[in-house]
Amino acid sequence: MSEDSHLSLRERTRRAVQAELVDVAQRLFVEQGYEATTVDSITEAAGLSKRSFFRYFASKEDLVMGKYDLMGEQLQAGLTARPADEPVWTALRRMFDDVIAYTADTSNSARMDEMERIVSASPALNAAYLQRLDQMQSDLATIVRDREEQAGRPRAATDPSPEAIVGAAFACMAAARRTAIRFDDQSLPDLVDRAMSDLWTFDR
Amino acid sequence: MSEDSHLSLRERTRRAVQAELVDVAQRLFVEQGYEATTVDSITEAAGLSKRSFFRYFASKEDLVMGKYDLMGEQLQAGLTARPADEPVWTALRRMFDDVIAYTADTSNSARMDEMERIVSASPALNAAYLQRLDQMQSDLATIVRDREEQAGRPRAATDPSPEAIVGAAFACMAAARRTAIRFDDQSLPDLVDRAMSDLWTFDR
DNA sequence: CGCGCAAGTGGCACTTGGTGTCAACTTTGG
DNA sequence: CCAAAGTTGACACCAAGTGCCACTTGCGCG
Repeated sequence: MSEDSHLSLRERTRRAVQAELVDVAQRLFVEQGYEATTVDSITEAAGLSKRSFFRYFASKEDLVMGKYDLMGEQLQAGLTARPADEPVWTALRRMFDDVIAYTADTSNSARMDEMERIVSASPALNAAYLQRLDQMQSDLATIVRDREEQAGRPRAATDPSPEAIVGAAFACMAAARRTAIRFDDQSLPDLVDRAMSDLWTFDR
Repeated sequence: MSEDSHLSLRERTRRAVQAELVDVAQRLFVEQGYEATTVDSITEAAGLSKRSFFRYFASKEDLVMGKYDLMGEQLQAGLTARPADEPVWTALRRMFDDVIAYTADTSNSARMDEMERIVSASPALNAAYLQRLDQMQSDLATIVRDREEQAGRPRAATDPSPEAIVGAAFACMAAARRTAIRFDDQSLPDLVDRAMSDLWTFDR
């Protein structure tokens, strides 16, 4: 996958340890749940001190949330890559393609599903997840603002619309994701399409 | 305001203590910030033991979030009260009227603003707040589903649209709120109107 | 090659949020 | 007035983090 042979030994071992910590922790979380798994038990299973654990992850939560930070960057890149003259709603829909494809990839999907179940089972993790989503939306809203200006429709700083449309897109995505989890015969891309197009059919 | 003379002495003193704890804590939070204020310092200032504090609030977070739970119930009541034949988007907009009016009330607004600043200054509180919002949306989505069925437009259980439209409305509200905080010459109701009507003017 | 520095590590004490327990006390209902 | 039920403080305890310090290890440099 990603080439890291050019990194120093220090950096490589650091990443390896980090990855293994995630691995070990995830296994324990699945076995006994997130809250019930202490940092001590993780460090014991991984063979390093608690003190060092907190040098790899700012918090126990952070160990789980790391992946979602990457997703945020991926979304930003995805939206920025869309052509400037594309309608905003379409661009937002296409922005989700990469992350949907990633979760559909059979090599990641099992692990991802596991993590997702862990997150939704723990209120603390869920809250942290929502916080990341909120941050992503805020970042994406400024990109939308730029796009609108580029397209000759400048938005005043006091215009809440860019944040609103991004939030609406995320609401569709979230609704689709929840439905995909509850009914596993439904395909996520179809549900996203459905949510994002049906939104405009509601009476006003 | 609310009559509580019919409650037992126990219940009345309980509420009084609870209210004073919120009061004392809020003062300390403003002075030194949320994280920097320990539960010990709150209990010391209020004159009761730490153990008792946790009999009044499940957590330090809970002390702050209590108000928002009430807001959730208010929103549910507000939406349920809207006529069944009213367009969904309009009903969602009107649902917000009560809570907007409450925050605009000069007797509450100062304290509310203070709390809001405390919440947005603390990542932990912010995450907890987002979690409540998420829960509210989930509850409201089922109400929307019922409304749609009542109006002769039954939605399949696999249709993500009700959650999506509620999420979109909340996104508008959130965008408006953020804008109202950043530019205090803008009125919240106007911003909500703007966000909720401009949403449909985006290209697709 | 080897030297010195920066980075990484473990151990330990400490703080803070939160829980379990229990004995003493207060409210309430009969 | 009395017994049951609820409330309280004190104390011990647990888990997540942090600060500190001595020690080791990878890395650049002469």
